[in-house]
Amino acid sequence: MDLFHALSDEDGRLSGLDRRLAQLALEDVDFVVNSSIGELAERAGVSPPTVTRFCRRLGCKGYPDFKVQLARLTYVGLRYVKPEVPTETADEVAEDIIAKAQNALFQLHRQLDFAALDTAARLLRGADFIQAFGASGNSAMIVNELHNRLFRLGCRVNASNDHNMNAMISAAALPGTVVFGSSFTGRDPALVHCLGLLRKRAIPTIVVTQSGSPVATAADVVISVDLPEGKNIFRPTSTRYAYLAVIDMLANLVAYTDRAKALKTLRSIKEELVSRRDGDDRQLLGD
Amino acid sequence: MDLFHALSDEDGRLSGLDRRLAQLALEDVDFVVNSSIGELAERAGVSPPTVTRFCRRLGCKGYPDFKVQLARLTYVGLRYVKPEVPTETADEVAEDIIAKAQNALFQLHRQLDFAALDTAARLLRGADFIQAFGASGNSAMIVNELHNRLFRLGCRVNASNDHNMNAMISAAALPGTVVFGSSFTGRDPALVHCLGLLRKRAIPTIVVTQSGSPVATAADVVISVDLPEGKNIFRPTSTRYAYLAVIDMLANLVAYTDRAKALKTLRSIKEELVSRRDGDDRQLLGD
DNA sequence: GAAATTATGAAAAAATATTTCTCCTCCGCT
DNA sequence: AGCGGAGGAGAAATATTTTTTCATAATTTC
Repeated sequence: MDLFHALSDEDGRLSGLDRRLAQLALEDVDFVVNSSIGELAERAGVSPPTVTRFCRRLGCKGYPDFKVQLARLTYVGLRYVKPEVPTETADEVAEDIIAKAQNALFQLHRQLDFAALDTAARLLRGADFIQAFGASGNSAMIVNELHNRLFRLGCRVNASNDHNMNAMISAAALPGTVVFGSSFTGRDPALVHCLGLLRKRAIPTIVVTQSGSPVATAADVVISVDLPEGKNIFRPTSTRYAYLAVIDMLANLVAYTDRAKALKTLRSIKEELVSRRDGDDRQLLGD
Repeated sequence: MDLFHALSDEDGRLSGLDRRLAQLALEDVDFVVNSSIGELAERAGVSPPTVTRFCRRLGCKGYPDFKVQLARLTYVGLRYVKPEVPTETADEVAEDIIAKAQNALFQLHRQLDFAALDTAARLLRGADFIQAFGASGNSAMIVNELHNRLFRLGCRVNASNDHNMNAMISAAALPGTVVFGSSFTGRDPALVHCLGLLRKRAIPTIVVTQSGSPVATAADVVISVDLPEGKNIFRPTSTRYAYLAVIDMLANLVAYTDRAKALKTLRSIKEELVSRRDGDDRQLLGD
């Protein structure tokens, strides 16, 4: 997975011919993956040994290993390198949306702070009451999902997407409350205001947002998600997939911290649903 | 992806040693991908030429090509073969959720009916009023997202997740209305009932659901999504990512069918948001 | 501006993969 | 049962690919 990082050479450690090779690899994975070292060397205008050394510097065992690692990346990792393909037909749009969504997930995985995730999950499980604050549009979906996921695990949780309401809730929050906030931009002044109120009153806060943003600064636990936004304004933002994944991770981890409790609640829900349905108990919990 | 099909040997075309090799490849991709032909041959107890022949029969150019193709599969395609890896720590959970989500998207892409998608988008764009019917939990998120996506494009749309309400709306629907429904299981009797009402009254209906299900049968346009459910009840269903992607595709296509209209509405929203924010107009439309 | 370090390629060596050829086994047929 | 053919499998030979070695050139460092 680090091969991608090494290839994109963000810290400029590659020099001369290596950079040329890296660029070629990113531009035309298919060619590289299907070529022998000689063919690649020729196309890049270097000698085979240079290619081998390049692979080693990137952390691979040799050229075949490099090919294999590159092939692994291709499926998702490299798609976003191609800037923006204009789409038109249904299959192009589908391809585009799937690729962007998978990329968002891929990128999220690369930048995730597992420790923060863990801390957040523990905080949530330990809370007497969880308040989830969203805003218009995207974050609303996220906090509603958090609600939907956590109530099933036996958590006391409320989701709210109204700024005034959020401020009142913040002012009224009792000890034992944990507040969760979501802001895609990290620049939601109303949420920052709430977080300020809560900090004064020592109510722990968790946010999913852009790192370094005002929202991030104002919160106790930050799960940062920094994704590039595409240029196609007609395509809904793929960042939502990453945020949704964060919610799933938190829900999953919260469930794990007290499996017995989670299981008990889930089972109650299931009984309720199955008794009202056709008895097929392999179905999802909540259509 | 056809390599995967060939390897899983659903039609039993592989024989003897080939089957052994296929099984080994599926079981331990990492080993295969990192071994020379000799090492693999030894571990499988066959000779190198047998391995080469095996690769050829699978449609690869040779052993190195086989390795590369197998590596390509690993990232997404093969993960779901491993039944359920038990997860525990934050990084395991993260990995698991990302993998399952990417898989859901991958699978969706493979089974998508682009024509249905296209028909649905045209219907939505042509509608005077769109009613989006969900249910508890998962579908609620989906139809709320549809609302959130479509109102931005200038569509008249209402999302409703209450069964009684949905029935009333169905009974009251005027010509020009288009109804969109989402059901993960396809066995939501209340939704089926609504679709029946609507069919009688010649109101067009679009659903996203399991193919062949009662909901699918009762609707005019079916975008079918058939995904296997994992066994880990503590992990929120990854099918949501696929449904969300369907919404994004529909929204994107609806926008494309009348770009001017979409652009105009999006621009109005943006002006409203930017004027109330810090003036950074590169931000998302709706935090 | 000289010494040391690093980068590069040609050629040789090693590793790896494929082809060829032969043997063996399993079938179907007499 | 025995014969003949098809197909599968491996040993050895061959071909290909990759890596190492070594000599040279470029670059950096002091």
